[in-house]
Amino acid sequence: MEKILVVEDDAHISEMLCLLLGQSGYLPVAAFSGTEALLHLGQGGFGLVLLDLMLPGKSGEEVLEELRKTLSKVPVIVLTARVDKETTIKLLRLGADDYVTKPFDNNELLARVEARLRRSDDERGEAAQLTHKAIRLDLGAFDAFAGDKKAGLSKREFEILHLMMANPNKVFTKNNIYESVWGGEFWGDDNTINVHISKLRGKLFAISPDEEYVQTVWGIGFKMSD
Amino acid sequence: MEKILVVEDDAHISEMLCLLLGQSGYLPVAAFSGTEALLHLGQGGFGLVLLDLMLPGKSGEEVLEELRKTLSKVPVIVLTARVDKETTIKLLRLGADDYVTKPFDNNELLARVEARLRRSDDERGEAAQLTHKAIRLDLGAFDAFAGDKKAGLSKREFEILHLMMANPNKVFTKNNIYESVWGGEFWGDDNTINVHISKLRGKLFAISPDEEYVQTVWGIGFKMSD
DNA sequence: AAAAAGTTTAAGACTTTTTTAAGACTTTAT
DNA sequence: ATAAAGTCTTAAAAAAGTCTTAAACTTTTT
Repeated sequence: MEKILVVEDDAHISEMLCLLLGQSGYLPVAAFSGTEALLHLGQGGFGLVLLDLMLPGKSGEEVLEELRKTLSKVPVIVLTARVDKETTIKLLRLGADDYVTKPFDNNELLARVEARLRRSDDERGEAAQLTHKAIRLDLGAFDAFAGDKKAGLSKREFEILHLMMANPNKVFTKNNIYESVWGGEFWGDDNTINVHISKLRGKLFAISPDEEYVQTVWGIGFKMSD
Repeated sequence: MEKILVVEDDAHISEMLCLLLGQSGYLPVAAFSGTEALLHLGQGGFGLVLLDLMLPGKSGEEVLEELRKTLSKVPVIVLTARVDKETTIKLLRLGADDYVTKPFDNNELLARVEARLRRSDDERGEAAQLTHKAIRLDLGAFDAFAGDKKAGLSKREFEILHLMMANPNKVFTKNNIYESVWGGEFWGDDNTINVHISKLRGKLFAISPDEEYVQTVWGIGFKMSD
């Protein structure tokens, strides 16, 4: 699910935007100031940014400028009340990908969000990657790598690792894993997950023998090793 | 020097645009109808397209649609007199990158052209050569070659291969393939894609027997072999 | 030391993919 | 409009790969 950063200081508008995006299947994250936005952006993982121009802390222009300085290519759609051409030109030159003038039409905003996301998917070539210690999970290739060595994960193994790497600090119970990966009620006395974890460990060991990646938390479940 | 295709039937506006672009260091190429535009686009080599919507021959929408069907990623900026939201949404969904309403301001147009070109430079990294190992995909001939041996692909086979070669690192699910090549909802338990993949493999094998090109990723889909 | 929890192995069940072939459909040429 | 040629879809059986189960083994907790 695509994460979208919503940078907007007006709580009412922010809420409305998050609701709209949430209903459309995106994962909105709200930031209420320019500085907060940059903190979030530092974490990475966003597919798109909706950026208001008038912000406390740092202006939208400054946020955009700093973001582009870090060479981040995340698409940015600017929300603006100003409509003069100079502002537009400046924004485009700074690296905005599009802009929407307030008050905006929800459908138009959504269409622009979709167009931008679709296009950046296409252009990225390969999908986003999650990394943990020496392993890199390639979401486009559906596999894990250590350097250039491929683990050759099966679908379930990949999904289990993906789940755990998305939240490396969380301990996942078998119940958690079963419901996320298999998608149904957990039957309890099932050894299936243990077997998959075992095979997953084997494949990770094969490409990166000096680290332990999947840690067991006795009586509770599994997590990524610290 | 960047080639820009100017698709505009009004000779006066076309000339003005070409002059403006020429003065800014681009190489404008004028097309005066939709069909002419598609002929030029078939040759490739354009860094950007300025596309008027009201055209003789084929409408701008049709041109855009056909262009995107061939998976071309060339940025398109639409020139339009219409400003209603529905048109906007449709254009963005069809894959336009931006639009400018007529009458437009020269500076704004230039800024948008620059923004778009700069961005696609960044993202392209290097010019997309549609070759993979020993096979070369000829987008004009709608066929694949190994050396001088022709595969004789059918339209669907060509489109599947084109899709996968455009992103050789990505795994394509059957859903991906169906929606890109057939262009509709995927019905699920359909064997059609498997059969096409099988035939495609057969034809690639016939012209280049020593390599495997289409790899299956179990439980997920297909990708170009590493 | 016993019980509980986790790990590993290997075999068979199960699912997905490949291939083949026949008929439906589409396009092209006459 | 019709015939011919080529392409696409469907169905079914074979092949390949993955998942689950069960049982034996190891580690941790009480």
